[in-house]
Amino acid sequence: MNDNKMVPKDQVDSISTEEGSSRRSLSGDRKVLKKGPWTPSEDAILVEYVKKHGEGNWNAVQRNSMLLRSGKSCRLRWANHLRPNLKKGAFTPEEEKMIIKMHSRMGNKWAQMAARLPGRTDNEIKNYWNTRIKKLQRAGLPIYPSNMCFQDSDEYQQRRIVNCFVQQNEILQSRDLNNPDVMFDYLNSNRGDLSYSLPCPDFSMGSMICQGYESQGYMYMNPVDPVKQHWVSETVDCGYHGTIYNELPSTDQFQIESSGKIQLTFDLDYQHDPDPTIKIPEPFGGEIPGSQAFSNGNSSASRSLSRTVKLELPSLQYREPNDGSWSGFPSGPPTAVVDKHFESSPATVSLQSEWNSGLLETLLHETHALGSSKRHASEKSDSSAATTNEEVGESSGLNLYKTGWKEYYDLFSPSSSSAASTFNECMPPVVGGSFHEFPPSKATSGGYNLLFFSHHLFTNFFLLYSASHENFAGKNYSLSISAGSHGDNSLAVAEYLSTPKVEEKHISSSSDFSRTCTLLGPRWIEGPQSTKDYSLTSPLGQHFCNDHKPSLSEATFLVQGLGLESYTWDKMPHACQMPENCGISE
DNA sequence: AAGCGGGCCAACCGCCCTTAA
DNA sequence: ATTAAGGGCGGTTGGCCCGCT
Repeated sequence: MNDNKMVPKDQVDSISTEEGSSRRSLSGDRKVLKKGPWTPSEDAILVEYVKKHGEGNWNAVQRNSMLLRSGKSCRLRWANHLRPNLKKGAFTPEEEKMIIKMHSRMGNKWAQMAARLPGRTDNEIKNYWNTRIKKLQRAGLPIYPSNMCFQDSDEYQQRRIVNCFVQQNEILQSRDLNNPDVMFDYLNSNRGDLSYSLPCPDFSMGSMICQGYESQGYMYMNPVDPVKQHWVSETVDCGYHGTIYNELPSTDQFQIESSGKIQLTFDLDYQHDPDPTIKIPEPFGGEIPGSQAFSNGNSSASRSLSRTVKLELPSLQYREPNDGSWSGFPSGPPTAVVDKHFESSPATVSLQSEWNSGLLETLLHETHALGSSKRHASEKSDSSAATTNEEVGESSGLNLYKTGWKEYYDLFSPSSSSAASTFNECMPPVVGGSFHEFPPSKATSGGYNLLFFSHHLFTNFFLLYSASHENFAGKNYSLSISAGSHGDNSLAVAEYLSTPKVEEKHISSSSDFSRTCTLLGPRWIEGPQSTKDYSLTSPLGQHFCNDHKPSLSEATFLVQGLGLESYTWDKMPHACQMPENCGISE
C-alpha cells in the first residue's frame, strides 16, 4: 500500500515527545518523535539501518539514524511492512481456512497464528479476523463454519486430554489424559503442525472452560536435582471462561516433595451445562481411572493459592447463536488446575521437535501402535474400545472417559497392570481413580518393551512388560544399561552409556510391581562437566542437555532376575524406535 | 454529486515479560 | 533484589476507500 495514501494530513506532521508507549522516561535528551503513517523516505532509512545493523535494538534506530521514530514504531513498521518475504494481498482461501481453524483452537493468539502463516503478520490476521467476525456477528452467523465446529469438536475432545509434557524440568498435567486414545489422536493430529515457541510458563489445554473449580493431581517423579527445582504449587481458581488451547503445557501443577516425588494434584469437577450453576455428576464419581500409583498416601505439600487466570475468550467457547449450546463442547466445560512452579526459565525452543518427539506423544505413539497391532491380530471386536474420533466427539464426557480409557487400557495389554502402571506413573494421575475400573486383560507370555521416550531435552526409559505381574511378583530384578563403543558421541553420553546403571527392585506385590517397574531406568547422574552441561535424571526427568546425542545402537539393556532376555537396541522386540528429532541417534 | 456507513488497514496504546545493569 | 530498558503482544483507534442510497 502506498504509504502516502493513508497519511492523514493532521498526522503527517504530528510529533510526539513520547518514546513509544513507554511509561518510563528515557534517559537523556528528549527527541521529538514523529507519529502517524510512515513516509517512503522513513522506510528507506529504516531499511537501510536494518541492513546495516540487523534487527533488534530498535530504540537505537532513533539514536543512530535520522529517523525520528520510536523504537516500537520502527519495530512495528519493519515487522509489518518492510521485512522481506512479507506476503501482501488478500488471504488465500487456504490461509483463511487455516486462520479460522487456528482461531478455533487458540483464540486471539495472533502472533502464534502469524508464526504459522509464513509471510503474514499478526496485525494482518487480527484485522482480518476482526472484520470477519464483525461481519458474521452482524449477519447473526456462527463464527465458525458448521463443519469447522464439528471438526473442531473432535479436536476439542482430543484436546480434552491431560497435557502431560515434560519440558526440561517441567511437567504439566491436565485432566483429559484420562482418554489416552483421544490424546494420541490429538497429538497425532498436531504432528508437524506445531511450531510454537515455548511459552513457559504458559499453561493451556484444549479450549477448556474453567469455572470456579479447584483441582489437584499427583504425579511422581524421581529425584531430579531438587536443588535446581523449586516447585510452587498453586491451586487455581478459574473463575473465568477461558480458552485453554493446546499450546505446550508448561510447568504447572507440580510440586516436589522432600522425597523427590513430584506431585500433581487433580480433583476434577466440571460442568456439563453451559449454565455455570448447574453441575453434572463427575465421571467416575469424580474419580478418574489411572491414579493408582498416585493414590498411595503421598500428600501434597504444595502451597495452595487461589488466583484467577486471565485467558482470552476461546473460539469454541462461544455460544452458537442459534441454539445456545457450547460449540464443540459436548461434554461441557472441563476444569483445570494449575500448579505453578519452577524457577527455571528454559530457552525458547521450537515446539515442533519437542512436541513431536515429546514424552507423551512417544508414549502414546508406541502404545497406540502396540494396541493397533494387537487389535489387528486378535480381531477383537470391542465396540467400546474401538473409539473413533467421531465417537469420541459424540460421546458424553463420561463415555468419553470410559471408552477412551478402556481402550487405552487394552492397548497396554497384555501387560495391563504393569503397563498401565507405567503409564500411570508417567501420566498424570487422577485422584481416587483406579485401573480396576476396567478388568485387566489377559496376560501373555514374556518379553518386554523398552520405551525410550525422548525429545531434545528429555529422555525417559520405561519398561513395559508384556507379562503378567504375577510372573514377577516376589522377585528381585535389576536393570542394566550398558554400551560397547560409543563412536564419537559426546563424552557425557558415552559415560552414560558405558556406565552400567543398575537399579534393584524387589517386587513383592502386584501393586508394588506396578510401581517399581516404572522406576526402572538409570538414576540421575551428575555429568562430567557440570549439571548444566550434562545431567541425566531418572524416569520422567532424564534429560540430555545441550546437544548430546547418545547412540544406543550398541547398547544392551538387561533386566536381570525376571527371566527376561537382554536386548540390544536393534533387537528390541517392539516399537522402540526413537522419535525423530529427539536429539538421540540410534 | 453528496452523504453515509462499512470494510480495510496502519499505527498507536497499554500491558506485560524478559533481560541486563 | 530491584529497577530500567527493550521488546512482544493484543486491543483499539482513526483515516481512507468504496459502494450504496
